Amino acid sequence: MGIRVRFAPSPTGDLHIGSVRTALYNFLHARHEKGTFVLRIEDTDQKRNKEEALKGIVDGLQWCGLHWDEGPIFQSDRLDVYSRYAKKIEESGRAYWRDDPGKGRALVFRIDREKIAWDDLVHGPSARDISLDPDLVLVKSDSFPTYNFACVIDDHEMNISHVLRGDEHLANTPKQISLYRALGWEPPRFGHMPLIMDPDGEKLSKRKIEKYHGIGLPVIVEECRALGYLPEAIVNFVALLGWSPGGDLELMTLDEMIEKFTADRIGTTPARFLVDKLLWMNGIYIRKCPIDRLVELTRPYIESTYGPQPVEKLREAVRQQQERIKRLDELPALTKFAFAPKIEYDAKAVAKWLTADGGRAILGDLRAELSELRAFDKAAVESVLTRVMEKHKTKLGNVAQPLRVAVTGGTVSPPIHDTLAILGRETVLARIDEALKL
RNA sequence: GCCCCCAUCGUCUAGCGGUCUAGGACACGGCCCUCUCAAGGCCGGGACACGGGUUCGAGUCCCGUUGGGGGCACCA
Repeated sequence: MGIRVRFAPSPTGDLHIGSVRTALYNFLHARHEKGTFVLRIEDTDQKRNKEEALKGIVDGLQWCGLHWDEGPIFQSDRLDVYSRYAKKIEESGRAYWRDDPGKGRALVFRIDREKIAWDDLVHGPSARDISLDPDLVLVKSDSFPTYNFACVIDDHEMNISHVLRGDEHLANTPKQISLYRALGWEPPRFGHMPLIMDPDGEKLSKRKIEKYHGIGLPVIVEECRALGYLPEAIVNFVALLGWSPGGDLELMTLDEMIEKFTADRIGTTPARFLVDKLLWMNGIYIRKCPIDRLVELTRPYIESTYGPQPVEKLREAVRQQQERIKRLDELPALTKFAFAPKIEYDAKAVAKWLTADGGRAILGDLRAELSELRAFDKAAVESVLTRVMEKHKTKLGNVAQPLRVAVTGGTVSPPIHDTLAILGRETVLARIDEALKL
């Protein structure tokens, strides 16, 4: 029988990068072992649950390609199960009711007063003495189970064999093991992985989202998507934050990660999440992306800025920019010359390439030759550039740049023949005329 | 305060006692390519926190110090 693992988020907020990694490692572990990946929603905090959060989690996981085999199972649907076990533990004498003047009556578990040991999948042999720890609340005064209670019941009932979770749970584990013992159950194997840190070296925090935003650090999956990161880049990058297949291998598909993943290769050192390498990796995946898919992915960015576009033109624009962008949201700015009806001329560019050093003369010659071209294609355009270049006894750059400035307004664009091709003869000539008047 | 975790280039990491004058990637600098910007190629600077052990031999094992992080809820 295969192993069973779970990802068990609480629907209290957005799916962030740390959760993605937890989900990913559990997913990889399940797939590597040909086991089952369960999605369980830990919605036992009535006050903090948020309606939209669930959708964000579900959509985010699917966008990342982390598909689950069972679930989502909601703990709020299983309250009768928890109360049955609560009664059982109470009857066994291991739990007692405690009154709190403010909060009300809660069922409390007498933890083992001893040192609890377990073999951690990441840290190896581990132990912690909980004899001085406070007892564990199982049932809150609103009659909902606590995390530590519901988690143990569910992991057992769902036959979860391996639990990979963050180091923040390290203190819970011995108490949970104590609960397993009281119920006469075999605990699953636990593995605790180090937290993901922000650039300041602190745990990623919802409270610092504004700050992260300022430095271009996407911590929410939805934000990653909006900024134009590809899921394969996010997943690949996040996988490497705390795990390595060994050796020099870094760029991996999900399938390759599944093949290579073992929990004992999860590191013990907290990793900082800096955006540089993610950006680079996203560029890699953008360049790898088949053009048809890339067109569909980028269409919203362009059309929300410039309105509906013919697919051929869209495709050509994307083709031209594919190796130049690191994020899809860079596209509108880079393709402005192609899609905006009106361009603005950059004063510095005009001064350098048009006003000075006979740029106008060159541009005039180009205009004359281009207007007489029968076929406005790459070969024809290049022959024009060459002729003008030779006539003026200069370098190609001194011909291409004035032309580039004239038709795009600036000094940066795809290769000049591509730039002209996407604009078409009419626009090119009109813009040259406009530039000649500057 | 108490408990716990962690410690290799700026960052992500490889390294599981000798093959380490410590490898790769990102970032950075230089060069090449070149009509601009990218992409790509080549080269370069850059790390085993510190102190004790153990051992013939330590980045690798043990202890301590320092530093960083996490946890101490009727949150998960």
